[in-house]
Amino acid sequence: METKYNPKQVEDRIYKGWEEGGYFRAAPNPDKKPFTIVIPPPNVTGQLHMGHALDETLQDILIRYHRMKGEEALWLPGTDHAGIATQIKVEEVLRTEDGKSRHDLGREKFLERVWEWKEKYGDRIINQLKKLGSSCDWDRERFTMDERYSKAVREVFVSLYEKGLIYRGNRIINWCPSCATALSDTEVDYSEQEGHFWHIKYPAKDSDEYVIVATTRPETMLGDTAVAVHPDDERYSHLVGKTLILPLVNREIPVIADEYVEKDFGTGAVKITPAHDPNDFEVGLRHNLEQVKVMNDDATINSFGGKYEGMDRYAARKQIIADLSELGLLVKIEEHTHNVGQCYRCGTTVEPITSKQWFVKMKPLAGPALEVVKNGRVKFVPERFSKIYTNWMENVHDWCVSRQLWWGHRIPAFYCEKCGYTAVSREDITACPKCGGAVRREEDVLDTWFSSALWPFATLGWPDKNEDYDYFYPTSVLVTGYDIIFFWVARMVFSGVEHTGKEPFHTVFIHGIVRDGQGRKMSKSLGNGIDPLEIIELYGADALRFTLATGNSPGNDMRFYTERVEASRNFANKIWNASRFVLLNLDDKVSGKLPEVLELEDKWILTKLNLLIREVTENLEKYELGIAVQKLYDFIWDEFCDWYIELSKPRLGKEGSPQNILVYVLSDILKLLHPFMPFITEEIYSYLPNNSRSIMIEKWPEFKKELDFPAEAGQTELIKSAIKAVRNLRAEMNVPPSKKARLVVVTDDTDTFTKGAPFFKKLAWASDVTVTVDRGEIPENALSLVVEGAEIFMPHGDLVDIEKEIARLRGEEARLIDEIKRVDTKLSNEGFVKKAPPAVVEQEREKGEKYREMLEKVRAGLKNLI
RNA sequence: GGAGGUAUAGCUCAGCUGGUUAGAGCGUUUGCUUGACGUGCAAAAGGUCGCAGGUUCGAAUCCUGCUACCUUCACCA
Repeated sequence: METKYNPKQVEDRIYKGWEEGGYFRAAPNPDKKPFTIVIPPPNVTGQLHMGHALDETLQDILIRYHRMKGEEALWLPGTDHAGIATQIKVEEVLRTEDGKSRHDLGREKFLERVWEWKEKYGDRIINQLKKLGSSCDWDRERFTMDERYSKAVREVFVSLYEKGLIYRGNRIINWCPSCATALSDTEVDYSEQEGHFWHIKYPAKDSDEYVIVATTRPETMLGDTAVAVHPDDERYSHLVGKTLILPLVNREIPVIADEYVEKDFGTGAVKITPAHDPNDFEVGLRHNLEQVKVMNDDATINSFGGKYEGMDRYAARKQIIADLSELGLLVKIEEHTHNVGQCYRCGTTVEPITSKQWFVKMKPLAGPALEVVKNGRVKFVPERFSKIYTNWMENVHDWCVSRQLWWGHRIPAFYCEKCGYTAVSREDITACPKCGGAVRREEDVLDTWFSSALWPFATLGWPDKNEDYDYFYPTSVLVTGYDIIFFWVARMVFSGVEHTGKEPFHTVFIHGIVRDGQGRKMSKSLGNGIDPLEIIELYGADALRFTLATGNSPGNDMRFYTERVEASRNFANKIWNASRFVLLNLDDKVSGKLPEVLELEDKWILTKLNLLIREVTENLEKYELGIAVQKLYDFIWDEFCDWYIELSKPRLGKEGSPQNILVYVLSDILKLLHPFMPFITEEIYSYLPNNSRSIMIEKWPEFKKELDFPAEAGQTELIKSAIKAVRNLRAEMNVPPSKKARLVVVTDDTDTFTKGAPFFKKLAWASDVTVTVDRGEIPENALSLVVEGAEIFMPHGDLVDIEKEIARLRGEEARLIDEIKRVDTKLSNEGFVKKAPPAVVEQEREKGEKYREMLEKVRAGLKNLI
């Protein structure tokens, strides 16, 4: 073994070994409990980013832990076809490479290109997941456009249609002019923008009167079909029912009264454009207003816009303002900040417009989906996210699921050209079932999220009855970020409940997002993204995983910076070297089994290990992975390396060598650490004697009662703190390590300190240690040290500064006096003594006693010097 | 406007169901070739736990209010 751990020489080889060993595979096994996670499928053409790295790391930790616990652990991987994202990407390539648009190619040819693209790049993200060490069952890799998966999508669509939960209607939707498709409400991001509030005069017909309306989108006035005022607004009541002349267009529009209008906002009069605003749309329905759509799909003005036809929406806006101004109808312009919706894929400002689309009726689906969370069949970790979920689900609107794209699941609706009947069918049809006429298939495809909502069961073979589905579904845990709760989690829940009658998972483990060192979101436009693959290249996958797991508390964002990865890398190196030490000190008698006779320090480390096993396990069960990994770090570095290895040194190579204990403890440590750092633990484990198995299929360590030695552990702690005190004394007195010194330990507990004597030599630079009860043996001219249970004297030559020693002891004295005061205040508080648990009171008393004793000794020491 | 989060050492963050002398990593200072590790060892400095109340024998921890920052949903045209 080299002195430095080199992940590059290890990781790929080990991963290959796991794959060849078939350790990732899961299969229904009635003797075992299933544990299932379905991966949140990354975009098939995507690239691994830090968000994935975190998500996959957390999943792999859980999967590896449960696998070692003896459960049948299935981590089902796959990718998402990601409709808009992928289509945009391929269109871009088409444009730059061939200078063509998708329309130049036509639907079929274009889809061929997308599939080619998918074949070419689909593996990329999968291989990147492997780099992380992900223990997915690759034999079960799924893709949302697989034939089998598509069958599930179609089944769901048809069945919802048959139940009346899917309908086609002309309603207001969010339209992205750039992607040229409808979007659902969740696919629109709102951001505050500086805009204007234009006040425009609408003259009344046959009168000098007029109404001033205020708008942020003047171009939509071309489609106005009314002006609305509040019914109680006296300023306008005489105008209600009158007719206005819509400027520029010269259309006659009525003044209507509707409660939707707020009297105190703007001018109290609202122009109503039913075809271009969701609220106006509703008003229009209530008042039977005409819908005049004035825009084309690319957000240019259409023929209803008169002279503005062909202009882009913003050009039209400018021109309209200019024209109104010229006509003297522009009353005033106010600065106004308002929320503007943008397409979550391309950032283009979306345009609300009426359009004929397919919708999922949400109310009937939301009820049961709320119920499974309310009754705890689906639990969120942390709990608070169930509120966010519930709130969304309670206010959910119908879901627009049709997209004007080519890449995706084509909607299985067929329109009869003859009788107009719409057939929605599981099988493709060529003739109208009603009249036999020719049918034309719907051009639109489904929202990507419509298909990914089926992921937990469609990947397991649903709707076909089969063993996998029966065994692994419902899945156990879903691991994902909070940013995707509405998009995906909520939709999986109602889909699962509706189609399988079961919740798709029992637990939703939510994590935050990974931010850059300054706390900013990582983004392409900022260029502040950190490439996980680069980190792996530089520091190793284990270091990356460890960094992501450390300090990760559920639901909270984390900052990523390379200093932390370096710390993780150093930790890996530490383990590597501790293992080297253990391995270099083995002889041929090593068995890895614990010996009959255990020394004090052996019992101490075994007790600590027991505790560690319990804590790591408990925290993993609670999804507190950050705490679990922190405990491991502390134990390995502080307890095992800095203390136990040091304590073991004097006995090595002799009779009673602790080699088997070292191997035993190391072996358990590696197992506990394996879910977090799979590569290095596997590599080291392979060097340990007497095991030929992969660590990933070893049994998870368990708390062993017979290895719990609280008394001995306490004794060792006493020795440890005495050693620390001596080191501290020496450092303060500037005694260099090269200068060994004799120690006299005066104590009633000679047993403990006699056992500790060799360690003082080794770890506190003692030349010789005398342990005695006899105060007569206290040497002249000695520095004195008071620790719990003992006084330690260190004879000094002339080198030590007496003044300094007096000052040090005075400091000690003051500290102890403070402590005693604190304890006394507590104990003299009647309420405390009466009401606090007796154990706590007793503890406080003991503390007081201990401090008093120590104080006495410190004072005696002082007296000696003065 | 609704809902939620965060505020602890110079920086980044732990601190679970109230009782430790409030912790870690990084950074800083000092010393060290101590039988694996300088990606290391030893020692240390550094905190009125955002502010103000309250509950309690006891609050960084629970409750209320305030302030600051951040999410998110809904939007007033």
